Amino acid sequence: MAYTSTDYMEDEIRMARYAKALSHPARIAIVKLLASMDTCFCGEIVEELPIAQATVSQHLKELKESGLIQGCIEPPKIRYCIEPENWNQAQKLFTDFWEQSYLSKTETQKV
Amino acid sequence: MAYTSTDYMEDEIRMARYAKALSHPARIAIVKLLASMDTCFCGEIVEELPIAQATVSQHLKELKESGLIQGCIEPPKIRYCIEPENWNQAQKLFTDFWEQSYLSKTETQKV
DNA sequence: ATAGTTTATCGCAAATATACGATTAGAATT
DNA sequence: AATTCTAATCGTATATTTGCGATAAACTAT
Repeated sequence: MAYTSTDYMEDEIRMARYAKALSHPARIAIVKLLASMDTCFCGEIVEELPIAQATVSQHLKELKESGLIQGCIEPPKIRYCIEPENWNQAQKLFTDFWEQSYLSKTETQKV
Repeated sequence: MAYTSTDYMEDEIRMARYAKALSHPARIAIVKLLASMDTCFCGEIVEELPIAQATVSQHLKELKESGLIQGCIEPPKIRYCIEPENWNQAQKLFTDFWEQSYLSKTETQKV
C-alpha cells in the first residue's frame, strides 16, 4: 500500500507507460487505424495523417517501445498490428483503474 | 473519417489529453488515492508519495487542467476529488477505445 | 549494376515536462 | 500584529518530446 521513499508501484509505472504512448493525438489515430484494420503499412498511415513520414515513423517507434503494437517485416514494406498480449494487459489496467472510482460504483452511467 | 491537412479529430485530442494527464506514475498514484477516498488533502498526498511538495502541487495542477480532478477550498486546506463529468467522459473514451479492437471482439478474455 | 520503393535514422530547433528549494499568499490562531 | 499552517508559485536546471528535411538502409525490379 505505502510507497518506499524512492519508488512507485509496478502497476502504476506500467499504466503510466501505456498512457504516455497514447498521450498524443497522432498515436491515438495510428492505433485506431491498426485496431480497425487487420492490415496496415506505414505508408497507409502516412497518407491518413497530417504529418510527415519521419514523424509517423517516430510515433510508430514509440508505440512499438510501449509494447502496444508490433511490426512484421514483409519486404519491402512493414506490416503493423496490435500486440495482443500487451493490449489486453493495458485494457485491463485501464478498466480496473476507471472502475476503482467510487463514482463508477455509485453513479448511474448514462451511455 | 479522413483528416484535414492540419487537424486531428476531436475525440482523439480529448483522449490524448486524458492520457497525457495519466502518463506519469505520480499522477496515476494521486488519482488512485482520490478515487479510493472520498476526502483527500494535498498534505496527505505529499505524505504518501516519494516526491517533494512543490512537485506534488505541480502534478495536481496538471490533473486539474486535464479536468479529471477538482479542488474545493476548505481553508486553510484544499480538498481534492474526482471531477465526475470528465471522469465519466474519459472512462467512456478509453472503454470504447479498447473495445474497438478486433482483439477485444474475437479473443477470449482471461480475467 | 541501376533505379525505384519503403521505412528508419540522423541532426537540428523549438517546445514541454520533471523536479525541487525558496518564497509567497491566504487563512486561522495566538 | 505576529505566528503558524497549508498549498501555490517562482526560478532554475536538466531531460524529454515533437516535428521535419535530409539521408541511409533494405529490398525489388529492371
